[in-house]
Amino acid sequence: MRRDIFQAVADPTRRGIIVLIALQSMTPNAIAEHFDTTRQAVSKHLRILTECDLVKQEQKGREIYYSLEIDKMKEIDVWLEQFRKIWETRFNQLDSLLSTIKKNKK
Amino acid sequence: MRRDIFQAVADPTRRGIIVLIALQSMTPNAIAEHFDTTRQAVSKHLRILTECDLVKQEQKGREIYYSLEIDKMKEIDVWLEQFRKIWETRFNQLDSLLSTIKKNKK
DNA sequence: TATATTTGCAACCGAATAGTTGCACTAAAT
DNA sequence: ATTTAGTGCAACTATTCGGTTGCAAATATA
Repeated sequence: MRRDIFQAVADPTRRGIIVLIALQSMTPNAIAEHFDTTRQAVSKHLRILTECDLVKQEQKGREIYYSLEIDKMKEIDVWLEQFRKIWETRFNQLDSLLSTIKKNKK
Repeated sequence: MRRDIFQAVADPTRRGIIVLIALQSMTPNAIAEHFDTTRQAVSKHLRILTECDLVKQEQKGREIYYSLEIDKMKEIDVWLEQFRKIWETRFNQLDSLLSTIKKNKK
C-alpha cells in the first residue's frame, strides 16, 4: 500500500477535503455534506490523509475535529522547487532576449 | 478514466520520468534504462503524460524524443498558491510574535 | 531485399482504489 | 435506562492501475 503525499493529493475528493479543512477544523459529518458521497467514504479519505500525516484530529466529546497539517504540504512545494528553477531560467532568458530586442530598436 | 496532472504525478515512476526529461528530451528506450521496468511500461506512462499534456514528442526517423511541457507543471504550483498564502500568514504571525517578545525583553 | 531496431498498441493479470452497506462502540440527550 | 447522534471499521464490489507478454508498423542497416 503506497501512501505518500502525492498519492493522497491525486484524488479530487481528497483535494477538496484538504482545502476545506485548511483554515478551520471540521467533523467528518460536516465535511461529508460538502461532497456527493457518504460519510463513510469521507471517513476513509480522512484515514488515508491521517496515514500520511496530512491531517490531525482533536476529539471533543463524541465529535472529532479534523484539520490540515499544513506544513506537510510543503513536501510538494519542495519537489516543485526544481521546476521553479527552470521556470526562472527560462524567464531570465526571455527577459534578456526582450532587452536585446529593445536595444536593437534604438 | 480520470486524467489530470495530480493523478499523473501520483506515480513515482512518472515523477522520475518527468524529472528526467525536464531538461533534455529522450527516447522511450533511453528513459526505460533509468528504471527497473520494461520499455512498454515506460511507453504507457508516456502515453498518460501525453494525455494530460505534460510531455511533447518530436519524431526523428524511427526515434521519438519526449520532453517535458514544463509550463504545465505550473498547474500544481497554482493549486499550492492557496497554501503558500497560509504559510506566509503563519510566518508573519510568528514574526510579529518574535518582535513582541524582543520588545518586552528590553 | 532481408534483417535488425525503435516504437505503439492490444490483451491479459494481480493489486490497489474509491465507493457502498452494515455493524459496533461511545457520548450526549430524553 | 433508553434512545439518538457521531464515528470508525470490516466486508464486499466495480473500476482503475501498473505491469507483463506478444505483435504489428515503420525506419534504418546489411
